[in-house]
Amino acid sequence: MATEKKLDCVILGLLSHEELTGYEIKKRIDTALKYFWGASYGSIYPTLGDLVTRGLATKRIDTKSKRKKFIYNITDDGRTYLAEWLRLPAEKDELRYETLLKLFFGNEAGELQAISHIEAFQEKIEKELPYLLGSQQNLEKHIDSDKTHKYYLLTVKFGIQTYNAYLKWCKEAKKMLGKDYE
Amino acid sequence: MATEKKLDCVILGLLSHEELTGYEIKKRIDTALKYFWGASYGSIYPTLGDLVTRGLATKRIDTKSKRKKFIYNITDDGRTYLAEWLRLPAEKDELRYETLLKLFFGNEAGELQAISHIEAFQEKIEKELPYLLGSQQNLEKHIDSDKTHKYYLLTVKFGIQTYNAYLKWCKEAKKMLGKDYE
DNA sequence: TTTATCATATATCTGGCTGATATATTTGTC
DNA sequence: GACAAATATATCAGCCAGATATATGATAAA
Repeated sequence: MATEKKLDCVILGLLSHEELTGYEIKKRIDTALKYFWGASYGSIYPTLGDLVTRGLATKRIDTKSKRKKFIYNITDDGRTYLAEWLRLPAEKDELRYETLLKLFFGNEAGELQAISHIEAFQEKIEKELPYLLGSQQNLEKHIDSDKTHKYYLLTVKFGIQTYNAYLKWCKEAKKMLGKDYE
Repeated sequence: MATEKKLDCVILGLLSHEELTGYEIKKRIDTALKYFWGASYGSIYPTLGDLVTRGLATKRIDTKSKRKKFIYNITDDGRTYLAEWLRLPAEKDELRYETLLKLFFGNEAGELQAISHIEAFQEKIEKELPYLLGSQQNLEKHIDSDKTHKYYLLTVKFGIQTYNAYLKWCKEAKKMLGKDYE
């Protein structure tokens, strides 16, 4: 069997509760899924075409908007395909952290460089964490209005839990590299 | 500029403290880097050829072994290239967790299925954590014998910290999905 | 008002990388 | 002696990111 294509399912998943354009799909992925999945236009548009060809989605031109715009909907076959995938166990759970790679080879570059990589990483996490906390608050407030909120909250809490672990590690790591002060 | 090729640097990093064959490089990646990076033979062998062409590594046939075997070494230019990359800030720090994807769309599939995805994830983490703890012990014991150990330990501690956060989240998540018992 | 900038919107291409597959030899085990 | 597992290299299809191209509507500043 060929490599399973995950983006098919991501798009169908997003289409399963609202019709969307390719552009909107990209935005959803870049906001809601940002912390655990990604996708580029270079894969979204061809995949959308593919889904239509296979009868898992439909494409229609938006007439209300002045702008050239194609709206995609999920079909019944699409829902079946999505449900099948959701039932299957997850295959790919992986991390790809260049920061850790540079740290692993850190002896070649010295302590100061290692510390600066850790600090850049820490800054990025500290900057992103507030958004996750905001999402959490928001979702908890409206948890009863929509059943999907509970599942979104689950993934947000994953992000918060891991980000806090990252920050804890940053402190520990800097200490190990001799940066005890501050 | 084209997409920067990270595997170049991973291989050079590994070659920077010992000569290796392609097969051994794959093993190093699958053990030491496993928790934050990956690579397949399908990219390792072509990349090795590339590194030789560009003068960043050398290739020689192993005469001692009975088996057909090519040993690779880093060159001075290779060390310069590696040092340059290590100096640059990390670009790609990302997570790709299919488990979270399936959870995000969990409303389509129901609570029981969501719980079973979480439990499968938890099992995998619980199975892997002891190896990380073992590595930590080992590295801490011999921390003074080799300068590189400190940097390896840093990445192992990252794994331990995040894995513990994952387990904490698993419990929280199952509770949220109504699995209070046990 | 006009000009610049940003957000919206679709599409394609290069090249990197995974996972699968193929092939062959050596070592260890029953 | 037979079989399985580990060693070892190599290639290919297909998925995907990042870059690039193109064009229009909305908004704000000059």
